[in-house]
Amino acid sequence: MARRTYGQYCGLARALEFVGERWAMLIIRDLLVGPRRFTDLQRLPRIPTNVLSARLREMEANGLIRRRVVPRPASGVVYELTDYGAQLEPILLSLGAWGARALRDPTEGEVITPDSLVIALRATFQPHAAPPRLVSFELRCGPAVVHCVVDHGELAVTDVGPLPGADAVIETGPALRRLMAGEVAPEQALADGLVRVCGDAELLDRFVEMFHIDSLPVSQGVLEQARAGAATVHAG
Amino acid sequence: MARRTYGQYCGLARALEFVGERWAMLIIRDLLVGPRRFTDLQRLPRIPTNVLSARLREMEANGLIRRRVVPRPASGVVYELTDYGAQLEPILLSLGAWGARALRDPTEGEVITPDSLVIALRATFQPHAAPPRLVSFELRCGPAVVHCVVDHGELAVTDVGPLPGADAVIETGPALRRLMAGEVAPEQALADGLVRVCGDAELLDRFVEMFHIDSLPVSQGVLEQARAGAATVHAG
DNA sequence: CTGGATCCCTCACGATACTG
DNA sequence: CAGTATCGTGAGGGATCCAG
Repeated sequence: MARRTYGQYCGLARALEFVGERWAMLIIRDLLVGPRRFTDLQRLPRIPTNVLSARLREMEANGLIRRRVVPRPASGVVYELTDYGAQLEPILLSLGAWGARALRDPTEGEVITPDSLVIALRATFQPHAAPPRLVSFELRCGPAVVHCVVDHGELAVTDVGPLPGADAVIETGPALRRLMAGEVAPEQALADGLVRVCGDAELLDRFVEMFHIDSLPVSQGVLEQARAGAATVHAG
Repeated sequence: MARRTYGQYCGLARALEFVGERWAMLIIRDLLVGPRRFTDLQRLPRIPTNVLSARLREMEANGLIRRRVVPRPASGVVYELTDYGAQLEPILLSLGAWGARALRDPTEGEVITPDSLVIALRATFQPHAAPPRLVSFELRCGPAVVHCVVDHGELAVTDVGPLPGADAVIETGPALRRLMAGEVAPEQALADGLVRVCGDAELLDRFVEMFHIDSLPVSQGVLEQARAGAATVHAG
């Protein structure tokens, strides 16, 4: 039996052998937004180049991603998902939505990347809350800027290209999570300067309806961690 | 920033900090079947006890699982999922179904555990293919034995307890995957002795309709791995 | 400048032994 | 039964270097 396997004849074990190694799913996450160069992937998550190299090779060998040489104008090499790899999208989105419920305000040094913001919007999108008419906006969360178009309950969000005639520009920071979790009302956030809107200001209300993070009951989750940590400190 | 984190303010990164460490999702998998003792979890996946110990402590601190002292008759300690942890079920099932598509016949030393078999059935269940009437059977895959009841498109599968009046007993081995993937027809499998059915033999046809693994196109996936491996050997 | 490979150090993992 | 203790190995983290 090969090293670093689980020794179980099980679909989940096999999946984890494919994407369970450290950094693998975050690489997939970025590739879900679009093809990426080695340097793109290396940029924001502080992944060592040798680990990135190893993951790309493993996932290519396993048929999840494809290495493609790009001709002329933008010469270089890009990595992109195969069909099989791309089928991880709903799973990673669900996992992201699940994890987002445990997020609190960012800790020191945590960054928001454009790719993670795109995925966060896809993961928290509530189709049933989408307005029937076409809505488009630009979302700025710190240095990350993404474009978003919702039409007929379908969401299209990318991190590149101009967005002509956007209905609004929403500019915010990490407080974005509090908005999406309903911890602060849009009007309150506007009043407190946590968010600014240029254009159709009503769009902020639509936004928090369309992109939602369920709140995690305080009886469980991370708060327990804080308590356990405090108890440990107290007991130790 | 704590060690062993990703440094990204992202729901997926947070989720991976919770369940992305080695063995964590397989522990969750077993707990999805029911509360388990330390020794139960230690049994079949060859996880070192110190690692199991560490994962249980981490996941308890993060509010995914709960440690509960069981009184009298069956004294001891069991671990069980919290509501938040249990909400991973559809995600792990999807991930398992995705990974199952890449399975081939088991390699030397790969084992099938009862818990993984229960999860495999839940993961591959096709509600639309379930018959309207109540169907129950016992599935034996090597040493793993599970009980299965399907009623009104709902699946209930466990690894324990008697199943009175089962419609059939299906006895098979790793060839189960070939059946579910449609690589071998039920009649052929019966003729080849890959599977035996006691009771309603027609139930095997219902079974392969209700529990299905999509086949992975040969143009991608694990076959590429074999080719790449061969190429590497050849080039090296 | 892209696309990596190489080196070194540390810590997480893996195996086993042992204890309340 | 429910873990803790110990110890060797190798994957991950971080910096640097190199080829096209």
